[in-house]
Amino acid sequence: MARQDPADKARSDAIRQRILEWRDAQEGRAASDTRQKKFIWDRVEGATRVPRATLTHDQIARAGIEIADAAGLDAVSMRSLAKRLGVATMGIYRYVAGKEDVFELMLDAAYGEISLLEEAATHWRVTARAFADQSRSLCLRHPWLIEVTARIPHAITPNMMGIAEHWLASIDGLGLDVDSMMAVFTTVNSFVRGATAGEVAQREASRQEGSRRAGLAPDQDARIAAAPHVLYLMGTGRYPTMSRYILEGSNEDDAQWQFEFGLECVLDGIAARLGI
Amino acid sequence: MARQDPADKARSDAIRQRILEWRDAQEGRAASDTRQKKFIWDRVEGATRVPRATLTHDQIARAGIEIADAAGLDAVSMRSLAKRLGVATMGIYRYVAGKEDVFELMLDAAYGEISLLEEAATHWRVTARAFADQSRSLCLRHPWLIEVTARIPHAITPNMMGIAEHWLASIDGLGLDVDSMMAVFTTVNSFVRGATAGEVAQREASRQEGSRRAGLAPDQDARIAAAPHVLYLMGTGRYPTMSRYILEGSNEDDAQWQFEFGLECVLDGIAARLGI
DNA sequence: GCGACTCTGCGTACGGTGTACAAGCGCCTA
DNA sequence: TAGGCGCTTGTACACCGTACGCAGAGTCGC
Repeated sequence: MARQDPADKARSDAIRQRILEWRDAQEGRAASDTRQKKFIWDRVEGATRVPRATLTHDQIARAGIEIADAAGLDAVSMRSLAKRLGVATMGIYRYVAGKEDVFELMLDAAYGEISLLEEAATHWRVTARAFADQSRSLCLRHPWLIEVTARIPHAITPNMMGIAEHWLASIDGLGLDVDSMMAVFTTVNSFVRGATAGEVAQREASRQEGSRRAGLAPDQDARIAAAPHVLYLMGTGRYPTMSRYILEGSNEDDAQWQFEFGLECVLDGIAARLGI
Repeated sequence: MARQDPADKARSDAIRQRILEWRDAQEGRAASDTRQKKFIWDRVEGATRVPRATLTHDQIARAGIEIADAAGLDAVSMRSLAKRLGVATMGIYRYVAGKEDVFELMLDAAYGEISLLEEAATHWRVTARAFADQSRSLCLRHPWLIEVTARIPHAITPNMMGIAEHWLASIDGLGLDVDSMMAVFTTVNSFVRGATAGEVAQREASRQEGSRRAGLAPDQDARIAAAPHVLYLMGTGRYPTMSRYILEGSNEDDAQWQFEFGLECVLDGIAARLGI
């Protein structure tokens, strides 16, 4: 995306050539495999004529996202999906090989909401922070993203790959070897993923208890109210430090503050260790 | 656990008292709620007579873990669980309120495998690293942990709480306020969780492709072989930096190295920012 | 023009899931 | 020994993912 000089392009082409060769070799070897299952992304871009396309992959993804946003990931069934799309249940299987493909389409469409900063000149920390913030707000907007990522093993879609590529390109040219570059990306990504997963879990838990808590006096300790399911454990008196935090903590918006604190720590550590 | 002087104990008791009051108030208010579902841990410790206990919560947890280890989390059904325990399907419901409780029991039992360093005098980084390493190896030993954590919202069990308490206690006395202490814990925990999730996902993906890859020449590029599902995307030539990493990277054991690199960065950043 | 043939869309069916419900068995107490 | 009660169990229901076979439309060869 960024640099485009001929030398880089030549090397890029060479890399692509090697990968294509490797893929062909693998596919030739896998020809004996009876299933020969094509990847969903091959099918999406294949554009196999589609003489009377009553459905598009984007429609499927969007419908799935709407259902999941409204009623949770478990509510996304092939039947509910088909009903929302106005199609017969099995009609969806013309476009996807199974439910996993639906999840993958949803994942990709969701990550498509992230907008990449196009300026290649910005400092890597800016790109990193932008990525982290967008990633977090995306997962808070679509809480099911965490679960779907854990559910399907090869959760790598074109849009996610594009984000990773953009990210990597933004720390390219700082004099790091590719392993270090990837380590930087993985480190930040891991933190963001874990932090967001924790935050989503906490939100879901308190949301689930919300109905029970309805009409509670608003001056109640928000910190306790946010975690009612740990009350029993706290009542045992075995976790004094934890209890102290719950009762004595003062931050209003824990999650946001903790996220930013952690992110800065991570970026500080990376910058110091690699001298960038 | 560590400090036991009377002043702390008094304060701890006061905190406990406040929490108990809060809980009672909440339960009184929730009495109108029809369900009045008790938490599983209340039931575990309640020891409600159990006149002829043919089953224990530990047995249920253990059976679930064995099934999940052998055949994945999806293979853990109430029927398969009951078959392995030699009980009727519905017999399990005498001990748990639903499948979520089973997952929670499994989670707690798994985290029970983590052994806490009892010396309170060790440096907090030692405790942090021990926690991180044990947490990671635990999740690699039981890959379903990631998914089960994402699946149930209130994934907080006594053993997990005990680990957190131990962790927090290890950074107590360094002059940090409770909010900072919790932020430190959350930051490290988030990184570990995210990194482990990514590693598990990668392993699962390559394991799934394993059968197809059987009999492959061992000198093939291990980095490509480990991620065959991204080959199509790489072949598009849209991800030059990513491709470069795949083909030019040199680290033998990426995951381990990346984990340690990231962890050190995180700990460095925390230490620098808080001056500990 | 027209039959044959391929491909799309759809309804049904099967084996699985979690769990509500009521009946039966066995132990404990009186 | 009889009564009662609680644990255990089998059945049943609604739902899930998806394999399979059938109806219809569009396209090509003769």
